[in-house]
Amino acid sequence: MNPIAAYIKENRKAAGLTQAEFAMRSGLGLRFVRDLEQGKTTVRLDKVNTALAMFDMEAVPGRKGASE
Amino acid sequence: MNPIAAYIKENRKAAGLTQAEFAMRSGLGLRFVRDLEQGKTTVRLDKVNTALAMFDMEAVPGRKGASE
DNA sequence: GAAAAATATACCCGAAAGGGACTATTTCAA
DNA sequence: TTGAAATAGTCCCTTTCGGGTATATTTTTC
Repeated sequence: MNPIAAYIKENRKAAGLTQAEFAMRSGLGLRFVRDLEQGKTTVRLDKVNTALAMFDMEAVPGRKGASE
Repeated sequence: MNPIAAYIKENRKAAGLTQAEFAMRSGLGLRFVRDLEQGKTTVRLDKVNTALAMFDMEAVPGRKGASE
C-alpha cells in the first residue's frame, strides 16, 4: 500500500466518514476515492491533492520507504 | 510552483542533467518531464513517482504549505 | 552580440483515467 | 446468525493525459 492511499484511508475512517461521504464532501467521485484507497497507481495528482486537502495535506517528495 | 515540481527541477539541475537526459534515464517522455516541472497538476501519480524515484524519493502526504 | 543549447508552446492522435450505475462481496452490529 | 451498511468489482461512455513532432522563446556560452 502506498503512503498516500494508506493516509487517506486511515484518516477518513478516523474522521468517521464513509467513502461515499468523503467523496461527496471532497467533490471527488466515489469510484475515484475507492481506486485511490486501494492503491491505484495511475490516479491523477490533482485529484490526489484534492483528497489530501481534506486534511490540510498535499503530496510532497519524501524519502522512499521512510516510516513504513 | 508545487513542491514536487520544484523538487524535480532543482535536483535534476543539481545532478547536471537536462530535461532530455533526465527523461531518457528515467524512461519518461520529454514532454512529461517538462509538464511536470512546469507544475502541471493533472499528471499521473505513477509517472510522478517514477521521476521522484530517480532521487530515491516518492510522493507522500505532507502538511500543506510547510517549507515554502 | 551572435550562435547554440535548453526550455517552453502548439497540434494531433491513441490509450486510458474518471465517473455513473449496477451487482457482488465483505464488514459489523444487534 | 442475519440483515443492513460499507466496500469492492464490472461495464460503458466521455474526457483528457501522454507523447511524438515541429516551432517559438528563453537561457547560456563563447
